[in-house]
Amino acid sequence: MDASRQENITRILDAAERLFRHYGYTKTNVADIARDLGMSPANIYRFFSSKTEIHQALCARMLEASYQQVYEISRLPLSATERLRRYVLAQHKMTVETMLDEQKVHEMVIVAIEREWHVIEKHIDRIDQLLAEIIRDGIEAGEFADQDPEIAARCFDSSVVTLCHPQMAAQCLAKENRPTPGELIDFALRALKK
Amino acid sequence: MDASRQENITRILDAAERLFRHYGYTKTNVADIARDLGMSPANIYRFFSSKTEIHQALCARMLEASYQQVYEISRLPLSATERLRRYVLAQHKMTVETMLDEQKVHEMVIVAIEREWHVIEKHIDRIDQLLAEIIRDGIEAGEFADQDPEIAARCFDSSVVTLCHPQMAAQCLAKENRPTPGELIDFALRALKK
DNA sequence: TGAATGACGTTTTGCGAATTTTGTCAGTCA
DNA sequence: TGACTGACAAAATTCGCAAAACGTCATTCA
Repeated sequence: MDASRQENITRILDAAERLFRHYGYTKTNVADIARDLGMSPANIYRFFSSKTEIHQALCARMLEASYQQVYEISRLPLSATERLRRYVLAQHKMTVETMLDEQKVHEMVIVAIEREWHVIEKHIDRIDQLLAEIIRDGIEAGEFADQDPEIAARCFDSSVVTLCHPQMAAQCLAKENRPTPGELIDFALRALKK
Repeated sequence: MDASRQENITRILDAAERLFRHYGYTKTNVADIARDLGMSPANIYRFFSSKTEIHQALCARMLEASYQQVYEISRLPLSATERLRRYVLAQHKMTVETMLDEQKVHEMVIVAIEREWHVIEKHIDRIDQLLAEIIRDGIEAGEFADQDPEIAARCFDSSVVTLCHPQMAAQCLAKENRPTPGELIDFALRALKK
């Protein structure tokens, strides 16, 4: 049956997420996850072909939540400028809070960045699509100069990478000689304007 | 005597640079450097208090060369826009070529980023000062909007970080969904314009 | 007298053995 | 018959110790 299969997958991911958050990604092995669910390690492999695949699925699930957040911001009844500003601030807050405060989550992210390029790339693509739509709105509303929304979205994203990329954010957080989030966002927004 | 002391320091750095480039930073020990110069390991410590200090000094020397390159660009008889464009392209080229092609240099850079924050921060400050001057020129010439040149320089730098930061450049190089250097530079320059 | 060194204590690294973990598969049980 | 497991091979990780590298200092030598 397919629904019960999905059920199992969700249960495994829930258990994995809880254990990874509590003990860390490397300290948790699939035997731990199996024990937590009262099943044998071998059984886990009927649903995920490797521990890495569990990590990837979990990663995708978390990124999906992040995407939802951005999606909601993108639909707010606000100017394109304001929506972009809120997007970056939300991402920055998310990055700083969950990546740096929670040591265990940070480990998962680092491993993810090192290894699971595909899930992350797909996420970036989807986010950039949303950004492109907002920018398209802005162009139509006369807020922004006429330009290719896809390229503009990529450039905008790259410009604020120091605020949203976990590694960069970690490196820049304590530095004196860096622009404030507000300054950098205003700068990037100015590039879009007429 | 102070001149001969300087002489020794330079010789040690020259030897260290050659050996680091050839064998890698971690594979080279201070005994290797000493042997190469026909002196005892202990003697090295009259000039540098640790292997790390040698690495830092070497780092500073290389960054100084990079600074010189930027300095020359900043004095070229070109528009501010064009000088900034050349600055980023030069940095990008440098980063890609020396950091990624030469594996051994890459190792030194990674160790440097992980440990020797101070030298690197100082370098960024100096570069940003040059950029601020160029931007000041641009404002006076009417190319750029009126703005704080210091802040603008920091923002500009942050915006193109994916092109100049060794780790970021390495991560973004192969990606499809990233702006091209040209696109990103134009984007950042647009933020400065009137 | 001060540049230079050999000898030496301390810390770090490298490496093979032992243990843990991953992932497979034949076989059990409902 | 197919969800599930225990037993097991292969791969990865940890551990303990020997070797190497770091950094100090009393001593030598010019």
